Amino acid sequence: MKELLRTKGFKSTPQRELIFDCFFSLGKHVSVDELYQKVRELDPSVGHSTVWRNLKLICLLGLAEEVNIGDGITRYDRTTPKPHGHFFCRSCKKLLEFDVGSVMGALVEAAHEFEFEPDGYKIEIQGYCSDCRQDGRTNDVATGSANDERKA
Amino acid sequence: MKELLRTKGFKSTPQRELIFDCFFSLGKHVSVDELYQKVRELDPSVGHSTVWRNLKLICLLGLAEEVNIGDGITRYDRTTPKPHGHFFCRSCKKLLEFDVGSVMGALVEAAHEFEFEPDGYKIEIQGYCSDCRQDGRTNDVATGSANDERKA
DNA sequence: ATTGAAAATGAAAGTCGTTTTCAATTGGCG
DNA sequence: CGCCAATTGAAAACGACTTTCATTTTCAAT
Ligand SMILES: [Mn+2]
Ligand SMILES: [Mn+2]
Ligand SMILES: [Zn+2]
Ligand SMILES: [Zn+2]
Repeated sequence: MKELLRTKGFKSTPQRELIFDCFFSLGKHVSVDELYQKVRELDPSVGHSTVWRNLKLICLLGLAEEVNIGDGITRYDRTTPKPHGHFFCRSCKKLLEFDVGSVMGALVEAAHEFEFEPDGYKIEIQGYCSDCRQDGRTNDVATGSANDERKA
Repeated sequence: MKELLRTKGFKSTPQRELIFDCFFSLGKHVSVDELYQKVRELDPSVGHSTVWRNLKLICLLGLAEEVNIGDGITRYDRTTPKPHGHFFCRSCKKLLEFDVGSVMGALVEAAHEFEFEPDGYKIEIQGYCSDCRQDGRTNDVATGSANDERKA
């Protein structure tokens, strides 16, 4: 890791090493605050902005990418050899991954038709997972007022 | 439109009618502020929160859905009969639409395997459009410091 | 047409994740 | 070592989104 940083012209610091380690030891789809908490378990002196900046650096190095599921919280997903898709459950907010090998061909072709040079894919399926469906947690048609956003 | 609102239990107001009209007269992928500006051209007394609330209502009625391309600005896209995908150019921020009929089968199947009940699809391909590629606007590997985010 | 309850509006304030600022510290090279 | 740019951390700034609340308006029932 030190090597990768140095070859790219970045310095190695204790905080940086710790943040990188924690990021890769945590699961997928980590938010700044989740990583911040984890880091502070091991070194409470590390600042929030340092975690944020190094998460950005991890992305810059191509080791992770931002994931936006629309809840206002940016999460960071370790880059995988092959692109993968996400199931996002509207009820329990779970984020499951699935293989997208079967659709990549068509997507690459679509990009080619538009003379678009793709370098990233975001494939997300929203809905309800089996757990939540069994508990009867599916949304219903609108009936209230426009002010009633509290059901989201 | 008045009818649709009433059958769903919402009241019809001049502001609401105006906002709905403006939304559908504007192009796709409209942000709150873009719509707000358009509305204020015709009635400068309409408030920001009213535009926001009615945009939410439009979504609630199933006439549009939120689009999040990761720049922190929520945009609203008119619901189309068939789902469509987006090409997002990292350089000029253009958002182009493309047909996803050729991938829906595989996605539905993937969802089925996970016992996931899909009710929305988000398919986005990031990269560079032909215009920007001709102008040599493609990103390069990281070389600066972690603080240098100003290139984004 | 009148009326009253519920919904909608608009200005302002609040929320909250993200990003910047800046002074102090530190890493890495000579 | 000694320098200088990179990095750090606390705090403030930012900005889109959301809520609050007093006032106004709609609309269904008189
Ligand atoms: Mn993932
Ligand atoms: Mn669209
Ligand atoms: Zn669920
Ligand atoms: Zn472009």
